[in-house]
Amino acid sequence: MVPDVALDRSSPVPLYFQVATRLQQQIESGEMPVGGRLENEVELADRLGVSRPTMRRAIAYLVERGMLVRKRGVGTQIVHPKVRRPVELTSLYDDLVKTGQQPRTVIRSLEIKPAPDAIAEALGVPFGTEVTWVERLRYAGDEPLALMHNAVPLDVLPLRRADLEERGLYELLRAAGHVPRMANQVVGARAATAAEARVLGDSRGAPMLTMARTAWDEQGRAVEYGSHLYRASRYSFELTLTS
Amino acid sequence: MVPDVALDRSSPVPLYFQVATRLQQQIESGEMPVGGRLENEVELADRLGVSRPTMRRAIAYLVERGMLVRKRGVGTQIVHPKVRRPVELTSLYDDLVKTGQQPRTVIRSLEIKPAPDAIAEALGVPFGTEVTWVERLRYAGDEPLALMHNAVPLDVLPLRRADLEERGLYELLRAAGHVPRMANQVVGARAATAAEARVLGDSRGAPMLTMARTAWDEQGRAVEYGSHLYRASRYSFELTLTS
DNA sequence: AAGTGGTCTAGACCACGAA
DNA sequence: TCGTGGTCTAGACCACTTT
Repeated sequence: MVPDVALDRSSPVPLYFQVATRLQQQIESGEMPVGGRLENEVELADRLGVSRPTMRRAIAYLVERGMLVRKRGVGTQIVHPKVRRPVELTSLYDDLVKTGQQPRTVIRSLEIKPAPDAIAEALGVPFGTEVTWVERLRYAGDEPLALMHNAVPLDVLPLRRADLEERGLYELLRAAGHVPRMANQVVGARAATAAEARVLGDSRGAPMLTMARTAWDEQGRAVEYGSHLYRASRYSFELTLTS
Repeated sequence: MVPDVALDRSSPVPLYFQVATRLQQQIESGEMPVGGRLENEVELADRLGVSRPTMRRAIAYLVERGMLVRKRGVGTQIVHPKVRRPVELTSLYDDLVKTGQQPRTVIRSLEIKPAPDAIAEALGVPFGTEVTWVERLRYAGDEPLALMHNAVPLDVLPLRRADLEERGLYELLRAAGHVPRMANQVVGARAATAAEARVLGDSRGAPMLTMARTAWDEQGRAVEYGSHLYRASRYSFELTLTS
Protein backbone atom coordinates (compact mmCIF):
# COMPACT_ATOMS: atom_id res chain seq x y z
CA MET A 1 0.00 0.00 0.00
CA VAL A 2 1.44 3.30 -1.09
CA PRO A 3 1.08 5.81 1.73
CA ASP A 4 -1.35 8.57 0.97
CA VAL A 5 1.05 11.38 0.22
CA ALA A 6 -0.56 14.57 1.36
CA LEU A 7 -1.24 17.14 -1.31
CA ASP A 8 0.77 20.32 -1.00
CA ARG A 9 -1.40 23.32 -1.66
CA SER A 10 1.46 25.76 -1.35
CA SER A 11 3.48 24.00 -4.03
CA PRO A 12 3.79 25.60 -7.45
CA VAL A 13 2.90 22.20 -8.90
CA PRO A 14 -0.81 22.34 -9.79
CA LEU A 15 -3.13 20.37 -7.56
CA TYR A 16 -4.61 18.42 -10.44
CA PHE A 17 -1.13 17.33 -11.43
CA GLN A 18 -0.27 16.22 -7.92
CA VAL A 19 -3.45 14.19 -7.87
CA ALA A 20 -2.72 12.68 -11.29
CA THR A 21 0.82 11.75 -10.26
CA ARG A 22 -0.47 10.12 -7.11
CA LEU A 23 -3.02 8.08 -9.06
CA GLN A 24 -0.41 7.11 -11.60
CA GLN A 25 1.91 5.83 -8.90
CA GLN A 26 -0.83 3.73 -7.38
CA ILE A 27 -1.60 2.25 -10.75
CA GLU A 28 1.98 1.58 -11.70
CA SER A 29 2.86 0.07 -8.34
CA GLY A 30 0.17 -2.50 -9.01
CA GLU A 31 -1.82 -1.37 -6.01
CA MET A 32 -4.72 -0.86 -8.36
CA PRO A 33 -5.11 -3.90 -10.61
CA VAL A 34 -5.15 -3.68 -14.40
CA GLY A 35 -8.70 -3.80 -15.62
CA GLY A 36 -9.97 -2.73 -12.21
CA ARG A 37 -12.31 0.15 -11.65
CA LEU A 38 -11.58 3.40 -9.85
CA GLU A 39 -13.92 4.81 -7.28
CA ASN A 40 -16.35 7.27 -8.78
CA GLU A 41 -14.97 10.74 -9.18
CA VAL A 42 -17.13 12.40 -6.56
CA GLU A 43 -15.92 10.09 -3.80
CA LEU A 44 -12.35 10.31 -5.00
CA ALA A 45 -12.49 14.09 -4.92
CA ASP A 46 -14.02 13.99 -1.45
CA ARG A 47 -11.44 11.60 -0.12
CA LEU A 48 -8.53 13.65 -1.46
CA GLY A 49 -10.10 16.90 -0.39
CA VAL A 50 -10.22 18.54 -3.80
CA SER A 51 -13.11 19.80 -5.87
CA ARG A 52 -14.73 17.65 -8.47
CA PRO A 53 -13.44 19.69 -11.44
CA THR A 54 -9.90 19.32 -10.14
CA MET A 55 -10.38 15.59 -9.72
CA ARG A 56 -11.82 15.39 -13.22
CA ARG A 57 -8.89 17.24 -14.64
CA ALA A 58 -6.45 14.81 -13.04
CA ILE A 59 -8.36 11.85 -14.43
CA ALA A 60 -8.67 13.48 -17.84
CA TYR A 61 -4.91 13.86 -17.89
CA LEU A 62 -4.41 10.14 -17.37
CA VAL A 63 -7.12 9.30 -19.90
CA GLU A 64 -5.27 11.49 -22.39
CA ARG A 65 -2.13 9.49 -21.76
CA GLY A 66 -3.96 6.24 -22.39
CA MET A 67 -3.75 5.02 -18.82
CA LEU A 68 -7.45 5.12 -18.01
CA VAL A 69 -10.67 4.67 -19.96
CA ARG A 70 -13.96 6.19 -18.92
CA LYS A 71 -17.49 5.25 -19.88
CA ARG A 72 -20.53 7.19 -18.92
CA GLY A 73 -22.82 5.25 -16.66
CA VAL A 74 -20.13 2.65 -16.06
CA GLY A 75 -16.99 4.00 -14.50
CA THR A 76 -13.27 4.44 -14.92
CA GLN A 77 -11.08 1.48 -15.79
CA ILE A 78 -7.34 0.92 -15.75
CA VAL A 79 -5.90 0.07 -19.15
CA HIS A 80 -3.32 -2.58 -19.89
CA PRO A 81 0.20 -1.20 -19.40
CA LYS A 82 1.42 -2.31 -22.81
CA VAL A 83 -0.72 0.29 -24.47
CA ARG A 84 0.51 3.12 -22.36
CA ARG A 85 3.73 3.89 -24.14
CA PRO A 86 3.82 7.54 -25.11
CA VAL A 87 4.41 8.92 -28.56
CA GLU A 88 7.92 10.22 -28.73
CA LEU A 89 9.83 12.54 -30.93
CA THR A 90 13.51 11.73 -30.75
CA SER A 91 16.59 11.78 -32.86
CA LEU A 92 18.93 8.96 -33.74
CA TYR A 93 21.43 10.36 -31.26
CA ASP A 94 18.90 10.19 -28.44
CA ASP A 95 17.98 6.66 -29.43
CA LEU A 96 21.55 5.47 -29.35
CA VAL A 97 22.27 7.04 -26.00
CA LYS A 98 19.12 5.51 -24.57
CA THR A 99 20.08 2.02 -25.67
CA GLY A 100 23.51 2.42 -24.18
CA GLN A 101 25.42 2.57 -27.44
CA GLN A 102 28.22 5.02 -27.93
CA PRO A 103 27.33 7.45 -30.70
CA ARG A 104 30.15 9.13 -32.56
CA THR A 105 29.72 11.71 -35.25
CA VAL A 106 32.00 12.77 -38.07
CA ILE A 107 31.15 16.03 -39.77
CA ARG A 108 31.87 15.47 -43.43
CA SER A 109 30.92 18.97 -44.50
CA LEU A 110 29.30 22.08 -43.12
CA GLU A 111 28.45 25.16 -45.10
CA ILE A 112 26.14 28.13 -45.06
CA LYS A 113 24.15 28.60 -48.22
CA PRO A 114 20.72 29.49 -49.53
CA ALA A 115 18.32 26.60 -49.15
CA PRO A 116 17.61 24.69 -52.37
CA ASP A 117 14.02 25.34 -53.42
CA ALA A 118 12.77 21.89 -52.47
CA ILE A 119 14.14 22.28 -48.98
CA ALA A 120 12.87 25.82 -48.56
CA GLU A 121 9.50 24.45 -49.55
CA ALA A 122 9.70 21.64 -47.00
CA LEU A 123 10.68 24.11 -44.30
CA GLY A 124 8.02 26.58 -45.31
CA VAL A 125 10.53 29.45 -45.54
CA PRO A 126 10.99 31.88 -48.44
CA PHE A 127 13.09 30.70 -51.36
CA GLY A 128 16.70 31.70 -50.89
CA THR A 129 16.60 31.70 -47.09
CA GLU A 130 20.05 30.94 -45.72
CA VAL A 131 20.53 27.66 -43.91
CA THR A 132 23.38 25.73 -42.44
CA TRP A 133 23.76 22.58 -44.50
CA VAL A 134 25.61 19.76 -42.86
CA GLU A 135 26.54 16.22 -43.83
CA ARG A 136 27.31 13.89 -40.99
CA LEU A 137 28.30 10.26 -40.65
CA ARG A 138 27.05 8.64 -37.51
CA TYR A 139 28.72 5.62 -35.90
CA ALA A 140 27.46 3.29 -33.22
CA GLY A 141 30.67 2.06 -31.66
CA ASP A 142 33.04 1.54 -34.59
CA GLU A 143 30.36 0.66 -37.07
CA PRO A 144 29.01 3.29 -39.47
CA LEU A 145 25.27 3.50 -39.11
CA ALA A 146 23.82 6.44 -40.95
CA LEU A 147 24.62 9.19 -43.42
CA MET A 148 22.71 12.30 -42.50
CA HIS A 149 22.00 15.58 -44.27
CA ASN A 150 20.41 18.43 -42.41
CA ALA A 151 19.35 21.99 -43.08
CA VAL A 152 18.76 24.41 -40.20
CA PRO A 153 17.69 28.00 -40.90
CA LEU A 154 20.41 30.41 -39.84
CA ASP A 155 18.12 32.50 -37.69
CA VAL A 156 16.95 29.46 -35.78
CA LEU A 157 20.40 28.39 -34.70
CA PRO A 158 23.88 28.98 -36.10
CA LEU A 159 25.44 25.52 -36.07
CA ARG A 160 29.07 25.05 -35.16
CA ARG A 161 31.23 22.10 -36.06
CA ALA A 162 32.53 21.54 -32.58
CA ASP A 163 29.05 21.49 -31.01
CA LEU A 164 27.72 19.00 -33.51
CA GLU A 165 30.57 16.60 -32.92
CA GLU A 166 29.74 16.33 -29.25
CA ARG A 167 26.02 16.71 -29.10
CA GLY A 168 23.04 15.63 -31.16
CA LEU A 169 21.29 18.16 -33.36
CA TYR A 170 18.12 17.86 -31.34
CA GLU A 171 19.93 18.48 -28.12
CA LEU A 172 21.38 21.66 -29.60
CA LEU A 173 17.98 22.78 -30.83
CA ARG A 174 16.43 22.22 -27.42
CA ALA A 175 19.21 24.11 -25.71
CA ALA A 176 18.58 27.04 -28.04
CA GLY A 177 14.95 27.11 -27.01
CA HIS A 178 13.61 25.51 -30.16
CA VAL A 179 12.11 22.35 -28.75
CA PRO A 180 10.95 20.15 -31.61
CA ARG A 181 7.30 19.48 -30.98
CA MET A 182 5.96 18.14 -34.20
CA ALA A 183 7.51 16.44 -37.17
CA ASN A 184 6.41 15.14 -40.49
CA GLN A 185 8.47 12.30 -41.85
CA VAL A 186 8.51 10.07 -44.85
CA VAL A 187 10.16 6.70 -44.39
CA GLY A 188 11.14 4.61 -47.38
CA ALA A 189 13.79 2.25 -48.62
CA ARG A 190 16.13 1.95 -51.56
CA ALA A 191 19.37 0.33 -52.66
CA ALA A 192 22.62 2.04 -51.80
CA THR A 193 24.56 3.73 -54.58
CA ALA A 194 28.22 2.86 -54.94
CA ALA A 195 29.28 6.11 -53.27
CA GLU A 196 26.90 5.68 -50.35
CA ALA A 197 27.96 2.09 -49.87
CA ARG A 198 31.61 3.13 -49.78
CA VAL A 199 30.98 5.75 -47.09
CA LEU A 200 28.85 3.44 -44.98
CA GLY A 201 31.10 0.42 -45.34
CA ASP A 202 28.43 -1.62 -47.04
CA SER A 203 28.19 -3.18 -50.45
CA ARG A 204 26.61 -1.52 -53.44
CA GLY A 205 22.90 -2.28 -53.70
CA ALA A 206 22.61 -3.00 -49.99
CA PRO A 207 19.14 -2.14 -48.64
CA MET A 208 18.94 1.26 -46.99
CA LEU A 209 16.23 2.91 -44.93
CA THR A 210 15.56 6.49 -45.95
CA MET A 211 13.95 9.15 -43.85
CA ALA A 212 13.07 12.70 -44.76
CA ARG A 213 11.79 14.85 -41.98
CA THR A 214 10.70 18.39 -41.25
CA ALA A 215 10.39 19.38 -37.61
CA TRP A 216 8.62 22.34 -36.05
CA ASP A 217 8.78 23.88 -32.62
CA GLU A 218 5.95 24.81 -30.33
CA GLN A 219 5.34 28.05 -32.20
CA GLY A 220 4.92 26.22 -35.45
CA ARG A 221 8.25 27.45 -36.69
CA ALA A 222 10.25 25.05 -38.86
CA VAL A 223 13.51 24.29 -37.12
CA GLU A 224 15.05 21.49 -39.13
CA TYR A 225 14.93 19.55 -42.35
CA GLY A 226 16.72 16.24 -42.55
CA SER A 227 17.31 13.65 -45.23
CA HIS A 228 18.93 10.56 -43.85
CA LEU A 229 20.16 7.19 -45.00
CA TYR A 230 20.37 4.29 -42.54
CA ARG A 231 21.93 0.89 -43.04
CA ALA A 232 18.90 -1.36 -42.85
CA SER A 233 20.97 -4.18 -41.42
CA ARG A 234 21.74 -2.05 -38.39
CA TYR A 235 18.75 0.14 -37.74
CA SER A 236 14.97 0.26 -37.73
CA PHE A 237 12.40 2.76 -36.51
CA GLU A 238 10.12 2.03 -33.63
CA LEU A 239 7.04 4.19 -33.47
CA THR A 240 3.95 4.49 -31.37
CA LEU A 241 0.95 6.02 -33.03
CA THR A 242 -2.40 7.06 -31.72
CA SER A 243 -5.49 8.08 -33.56
CA MET B 1 -16.43 37.19 -43.19
CA VAL B 2 -17.98 34.04 -41.81
CA PRO B 3 -21.38 34.84 -40.31
CA ASP B 4 -21.50 34.44 -36.57
CA VAL B 5 -23.38 31.18 -36.33
CA ALA B 6 -25.46 31.30 -33.20
CA LEU B 7 -24.71 28.69 -30.58
CA ASP B 8 -27.45 26.15 -30.04
CA ARG B 9 -27.93 25.44 -26.38
CA SER B 10 -30.52 22.79 -26.98
CA SER B 11 -28.22 20.80 -29.23
CA PRO B 12 -26.69 17.59 -27.91
CA VAL B 13 -23.37 18.87 -29.24
CA PRO B 14 -21.49 20.33 -26.27
CA LEU B 15 -21.22 24.10 -26.18
CA TYR B 16 -17.44 24.06 -25.93
CA PHE B 17 -17.31 21.98 -29.08
CA GLN B 18 -19.61 24.32 -30.95
CA VAL B 19 -17.39 27.18 -29.91
CA ALA B 20 -14.23 25.31 -30.95
CA THR B 21 -15.70 24.44 -34.34
CA ARG B 22 -16.68 28.03 -34.88
CA LEU B 23 -13.19 29.24 -34.04
CA GLN B 24 -11.64 26.59 -36.25
CA GLN B 25 -13.74 27.66 -39.21
CA GLN B 26 -12.76 31.27 -38.75
CA ILE B 27 -9.12 30.28 -38.64
CA GLU B 28 -9.26 27.95 -41.62
CA SER B 29 -11.22 30.38 -43.74
CA GLY B 30 -8.33 32.77 -43.32
CA GLU B 31 -10.53 35.28 -41.54
CA MET B 32 -8.07 35.19 -38.69
CA PRO B 33 -4.53 35.48 -40.05
CA VAL B 34 -1.81 32.95 -39.33
CA GLY B 35 0.42 34.25 -36.61
CA GLY B 36 -2.29 36.63 -35.46
CA ARG B 37 -3.54 36.88 -31.93
CA LEU B 38 -6.96 35.98 -30.60
CA GLU B 39 -8.85 38.26 -28.30
CA ASN B 40 -8.27 37.41 -24.69
CA GLU B 41 -10.42 34.63 -23.39
CA VAL B 42 -12.55 36.72 -21.08
CA GLU B 43 -13.72 38.99 -23.88
CA LEU B 44 -14.21 36.08 -26.23
CA ALA B 45 -16.36 34.31 -23.67
CA ASP B 46 -18.35 37.47 -23.11
CA ARG B 47 -18.90 38.07 -26.78
CA LEU B 48 -20.09 34.53 -27.40
CA GLY B 49 -22.16 34.48 -24.27
CA VAL B 50 -20.51 31.49 -22.63
CA SER B 51 -18.67 31.16 -19.35
CA ARG B 52 -14.95 31.47 -19.18
CA PRO B 53 -14.34 27.77 -18.38
CA THR B 54 -16.35 26.80 -21.43
CA MET B 55 -14.37 29.23 -23.57
CA ARG B 56 -11.14 27.88 -22.12
CA ARG B 57 -12.17 24.35 -22.90
CA ALA B 58 -12.83 25.24 -26.53
CA ILE B 59 -9.45 26.92 -26.83
CA ALA B 60 -7.71 24.05 -25.04
CA TYR B 61 -9.20 21.68 -27.59
CA LEU B 62 -7.66 23.63 -30.45
CA VAL B 63 -4.35 23.95 -28.62
CA GLU B 64 -4.37 20.19 -28.19
CA ARG B 65 -4.80 19.82 -31.93
CA GLY B 66 -1.86 22.08 -32.58
CA MET B 67 -3.91 24.88 -34.08
CA LEU B 68 -3.29 27.47 -31.38
CA VAL B 69 -0.46 28.28 -29.00
CA ARG B 70 -0.93 30.07 -25.71
CA LYS B 71 1.56 31.95 -23.58
CA ARG B 72 0.82 33.33 -20.20
CA GLY B 73 1.06 37.07 -20.09
CA VAL B 74 1.13 37.21 -23.89
CA GLY B 75 -1.93 35.77 -25.52
CA THR B 76 -3.17 33.14 -27.92
CA GLN B 77 -1.62 32.82 -31.36
CA ILE B 78 -2.62 31.00 -34.49
CA VAL B 79 -0.09 28.41 -35.62
CA HIS B 80 1.10 27.87 -39.15
CA PRO B 81 -1.23 25.46 -40.95
CA LYS B 82 1.58 23.15 -42.04
CA VAL B 83 2.04 22.03 -38.50
CA ARG B 84 -1.57 21.22 -37.89
CA ARG B 85 -1.78 17.87 -39.56
CA PRO B 86 -3.09 15.33 -37.09
CA VAL B 87 -1.47 12.07 -36.20
CA GLU B 88 -3.33 9.33 -37.94
CA LEU B 89 -3.62 5.65 -37.57
CA THR B 90 -4.54 4.12 -40.87
CA SER B 91 -4.00 1.01 -42.89
CA LEU B 92 -2.55 0.61 -46.33
CA TYR B 93 -6.05 0.06 -47.67
CA ASP B 94 -7.22 3.39 -46.27
CA ASP B 95 -4.16 5.11 -47.70
CA LEU B 96 -4.77 3.76 -51.16
CA VAL B 97 -8.43 4.69 -51.18
CA LYS B 98 -7.59 8.19 -49.98
CA THR B 99 -5.10 8.76 -52.78
CA GLY B 100 -7.61 7.56 -55.32
CA GLN B 101 -5.88 4.33 -56.21
CA GLN B 102 -7.86 1.18 -56.67
CA PRO B 103 -6.83 -1.37 -54.05
CA ARG B 104 -7.31 -5.03 -54.82
CA THR B 105 -6.57 -7.85 -52.46
CA VAL B 106 -5.82 -11.50 -53.09
CA ILE B 107 -6.10 -13.79 -50.11
CA ARG B 108 -3.25 -16.27 -50.49
CA SER B 109 -4.10 -18.22 -47.38
CA LEU B 110 -6.35 -18.03 -44.35
CA GLU B 111 -6.30 -20.41 -41.44
CA ILE B 112 -7.22 -20.60 -37.80
CA LYS B 113 -4.44 -21.76 -35.55
CA PRO B 114 -2.80 -21.11 -32.19
CA ALA B 115 -0.64 -17.99 -32.31
CA PRO B 116 3.09 -18.68 -32.54
CA ASP B 117 4.74 -17.66 -29.28
CA ALA B 118 6.38 -14.55 -30.71
CA ILE B 119 3.07 -13.29 -32.00
CA ALA B 120 1.18 -14.14 -28.81
CA GLU B 121 3.85 -12.15 -27.02
CA ALA B 122 3.42 -9.18 -29.35
CA LEU B 123 -0.33 -9.29 -28.88
CA GLY B 124 -0.04 -9.72 -25.15
CA VAL B 125 -2.33 -12.76 -25.15
CA PRO B 126 -1.67 -16.16 -23.51
CA PHE B 127 0.49 -18.61 -25.43
CA GLY B 128 -1.63 -20.87 -27.57
CA THR B 129 -4.47 -18.37 -28.05
CA GLU B 130 -6.25 -19.04 -31.31
CA VAL B 131 -5.93 -16.47 -34.05
CA THR B 132 -6.91 -16.13 -37.65
CA TRP B 133 -3.71 -16.04 -39.67
CA VAL B 134 -3.98 -14.57 -43.10
CA GLU B 135 -1.58 -13.89 -45.94
CA ARG B 136 -2.68 -11.28 -48.44
CA LEU B 137 -1.23 -9.76 -51.57
CA ARG B 138 -2.27 -6.18 -52.11
CA TYR B 139 -2.35 -4.51 -55.51
CA ALA B 140 -2.64 -0.88 -56.48
CA GLY B 141 -4.23 -1.07 -59.87
CA ASP B 142 -2.51 -4.00 -61.57
CA GLU B 143 0.77 -3.62 -59.79
CA PRO B 144 1.57 -5.78 -56.75
CA LEU B 145 2.44 -3.55 -53.84
CA ALA B 146 2.66 -5.41 -50.60
CA LEU B 147 2.71 -8.88 -49.09
CA MET B 148 0.91 -8.80 -45.78
CA HIS B 149 0.64 -11.24 -42.90
CA ASN B 150 -1.84 -10.64 -40.12
CA ALA B 151 -2.97 -12.31 -36.94
CA VAL B 152 -6.30 -11.40 -35.35
CA PRO B 153 -7.43 -13.11 -32.14
CA LEU B 154 -10.52 -15.23 -32.79
CA ASP B 155 -12.53 -13.64 -30.02
CA VAL B 156 -11.86 -10.17 -31.39
CA LEU B 157 -13.23 -10.88 -34.82
CA PRO B 158 -13.70 -14.06 -36.87
CA LEU B 159 -12.29 -13.12 -40.28
CA ARG B 160 -13.94 -14.35 -43.41
CA ARG B 161 -12.31 -14.62 -46.81
CA ALA B 162 -15.09 -12.83 -48.65
CA ASP B 163 -15.07 -9.85 -46.28
CA LEU B 164 -11.32 -9.41 -46.54
CA GLU B 165 -11.39 -9.39 -50.29
CA GLU B 166 -13.73 -6.45 -50.39
CA ARG B 167 -12.78 -4.41 -47.38
CA GLY B 168 -9.61 -3.49 -45.52
CA LEU B 169 -8.80 -5.22 -42.27
CA TYR B 170 -9.08 -1.98 -40.36
CA GLU B 171 -12.48 -1.27 -41.78
CA LEU B 172 -13.65 -4.68 -40.61
CA LEU B 173 -12.20 -4.13 -37.17
CA ARG B 174 -13.93 -0.79 -36.85
CA ALA B 175 -17.23 -2.24 -37.98
CA ALA B 176 -16.90 -4.88 -35.28
CA GLY B 177 -16.50 -2.20 -32.63
CA HIS B 178 -12.76 -2.64 -32.21
CA VAL B 179 -11.56 0.77 -33.30
CA PRO B 180 -7.76 0.72 -33.45
CA ARG B 181 -6.63 3.54 -31.22
CA MET B 182 -2.99 2.92 -30.59
CA ALA B 183 -0.31 1.03 -32.44
CA ASN B 184 3.30 0.19 -31.99
CA GLN B 185 5.23 -0.36 -35.15
CA VAL B 186 8.74 -1.15 -36.21
CA VAL B 187 9.74 -0.05 -39.68
CA GLY B 188 12.83 -1.44 -41.33
CA ALA B 189 14.20 -2.51 -44.68
CA ARG B 190 15.81 -5.55 -46.23
CA ALA B 191 16.44 -7.22 -49.55
CA ALA B 192 13.72 -9.41 -51.02
CA THR B 193 14.22 -13.16 -51.01
CA ALA B 194 13.73 -15.01 -54.28
CA ALA B 195 10.29 -16.22 -53.21
CA GLU B 196 9.14 -12.79 -52.10
CA ALA B 197 10.45 -11.22 -55.27
CA ARG B 198 8.53 -13.74 -57.35
CA VAL B 199 5.26 -13.03 -55.58
CA LEU B 200 5.69 -9.27 -55.76
CA GLY B 201 6.89 -9.20 -59.35
CA ASP B 202 10.23 -7.72 -58.40
CA SER B 203 13.76 -8.97 -58.76
CA ARG B 204 15.62 -10.85 -56.09
CA GLY B 205 17.49 -8.54 -53.75
CA ALA B 206 15.20 -5.61 -54.49
CA PRO B 207 14.89 -3.25 -51.52
CA MET B 208 11.78 -3.85 -49.42
CA LEU B 209 10.22 -1.86 -46.61
CA THR B 210 9.21 -3.99 -43.66
CA MET B 211 6.67 -3.12 -41.04
CA ALA B 212 5.65 -5.04 -37.96
CA ARG B 213 2.77 -3.63 -36.00
CA THR B 214 0.60 -4.39 -33.02
CA ALA B 215 -2.60 -2.39 -32.65
CA TRP B 216 -4.85 -1.94 -29.63
CA ASP B 217 -8.37 -0.64 -29.26
CA GLU B 218 -9.68 1.94 -26.85
CA GLN B 219 -9.92 -0.58 -24.05
CA GLY B 220 -6.26 -1.50 -24.42
CA ARG B 221 -7.15 -4.80 -25.98
CA ALA B 222 -4.82 -6.07 -28.71
CA VAL B 223 -6.80 -6.40 -31.91
CA GLU B 224 -4.22 -7.10 -34.58
CA TYR B 225 -0.66 -8.09 -35.28
CA GLY B 226 0.77 -7.51 -38.73
CA SER B 227 4.03 -8.21 -40.47
CA HIS B 228 4.19 -6.63 -43.87
CA LEU B 229 6.54 -6.33 -46.81
CA TYR B 230 6.24 -3.37 -49.18
CA ARG B 231 8.00 -2.80 -52.48
CA ALA B 232 10.17 0.18 -51.67
CA SER B 233 9.97 1.38 -55.24
CA ARG B 234 6.22 1.77 -54.90
CA TYR B 235 5.51 2.77 -51.32
CA SER B 236 6.73 4.83 -48.40
CA PHE B 237 5.28 5.76 -45.04
CA GLU B 238 4.29 9.26 -44.20
CA LEU B 239 4.02 10.00 -40.51
CA THR B 240 3.32 12.93 -38.29
CA LEU B 241 4.73 12.76 -34.82
CA THR B 242 4.28 14.95 -31.80
CA SER B 243 6.16 14.98 -28.56
C1' DA C 1 -34.35 3.86 -9.69
C1' DA C 2 -29.70 4.43 -8.72
C1' DG C 3 -25.20 5.39 -10.00
C1' DT C 4 -21.90 6.91 -13.22
C1' DG C 5 -19.48 10.36 -16.00
C1' DG C 6 -20.33 14.90 -19.05
C1' DT C 7 -21.33 19.76 -19.24
C1' DC C 8 -21.80 24.43 -17.64
C1' DT C 9 -21.74 28.34 -14.60
C1' DA C 10 -19.92 32.59 -11.83
C1' DG C 11 -16.50 34.03 -9.48
C1' DA C 12 -12.05 34.08 -6.99
C1' DC C 13 -7.12 34.24 -6.73
C1' DC C 14 -2.51 33.48 -8.69
C1' DA C 15 1.76 33.61 -11.90
C1' DC C 16 3.94 35.26 -15.67
C1' DG C 17 5.40 38.68 -19.32
C1' DA C 18 5.50 43.15 -21.25
C1' DA C 19 5.35 48.07 -20.96
C1' DT D 1 1.57 48.30 -13.25
C1' DC D 2 -1.43 46.00 -16.17
C1' DG D 3 -3.09 42.41 -19.11
C1' DT D 4 -2.71 37.78 -20.09
C1' DG D 5 -3.53 32.90 -19.27
C1' DG D 6 -3.52 29.12 -15.25
C1' DT D 7 -5.78 27.11 -11.32
C1' DC D 8 -9.45 26.05 -8.19
C1' DT D 9 -13.98 26.02 -6.09
C1' DA D 10 -19.13 24.70 -5.09
C1' DG D 11 -22.93 23.53 -6.99
C1' DA D 12 -26.34 22.64 -10.67
C1' DC D 13 -28.34 19.91 -14.27
C1' DC D 14 -28.08 16.36 -17.88
C1' DA D 15 -27.23 11.74 -20.42
C1' DC D 16 -26.09 7.25 -20.34
C1' DT D 17 -25.83 2.39 -18.31
C1' DT D 18 -27.00 -0.99 -15.18
C1' DT D 19 -30.10 -3.12 -11.82
